[in-house]
Amino acid sequence: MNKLMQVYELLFERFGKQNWWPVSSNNKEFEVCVGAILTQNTAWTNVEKAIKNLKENNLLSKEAIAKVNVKKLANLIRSAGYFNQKAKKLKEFASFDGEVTRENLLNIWGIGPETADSILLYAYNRPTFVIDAYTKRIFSRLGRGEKSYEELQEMFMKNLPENYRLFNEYHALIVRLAKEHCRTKPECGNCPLNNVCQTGKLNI
DNA sequence: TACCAGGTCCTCG
DNA sequence: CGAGGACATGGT
Repeated sequence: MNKLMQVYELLFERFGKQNWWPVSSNNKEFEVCVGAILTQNTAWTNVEKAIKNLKENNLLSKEAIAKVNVKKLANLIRSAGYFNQKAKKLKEFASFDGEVTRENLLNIWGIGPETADSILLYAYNRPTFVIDAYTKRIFSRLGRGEKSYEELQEMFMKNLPENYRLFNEYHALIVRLAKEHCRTKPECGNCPLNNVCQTGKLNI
């Protein structure tokens, strides 16, 4: 088994299934996209309140967001932070009509690599590995130094089977590890990766 | 109180 | 390119 799969197994053994994306509705695709935009550099708990507001105002659909006044939208998503920017981002996304590809998503104002990959993976079940600040932090500690988004993504995708369920679960487990152990100030006691971190065993 | 949270855009060298 | 600043609320 390769090293990245070893890490996955260790995380899964400890934390189990994470059940991302944490939304449920008959409009899952669009709701996941909204969540992916709203959670940019923001705690998910703040995003949940914004999504609740949107739902209560019947604004959790592409058509409704494309139509609504941007100031009203901004006010409803206030809790998610950067609300003026994010209101504009939501409207830009809602007025996009093209084919859902990574390249097309990246051409939408407000959608960068992580949001594009999150949408592809979590809304459309495309096998794209999502890299975030947590992934960068954890794997720079496991290995040696920072890697770029593209470098890290390539490392995962060349060394893992192309399986959206695996990518989905792996990214969620990375977030879990970052919150509970591999924090800004690391708490290494009892970390599930203790035996492979800083021992040279992984050498990622 | 200060720092952090599932980033992206814009500007400047 | 890459670094640096702006964007903003809510929890600890």
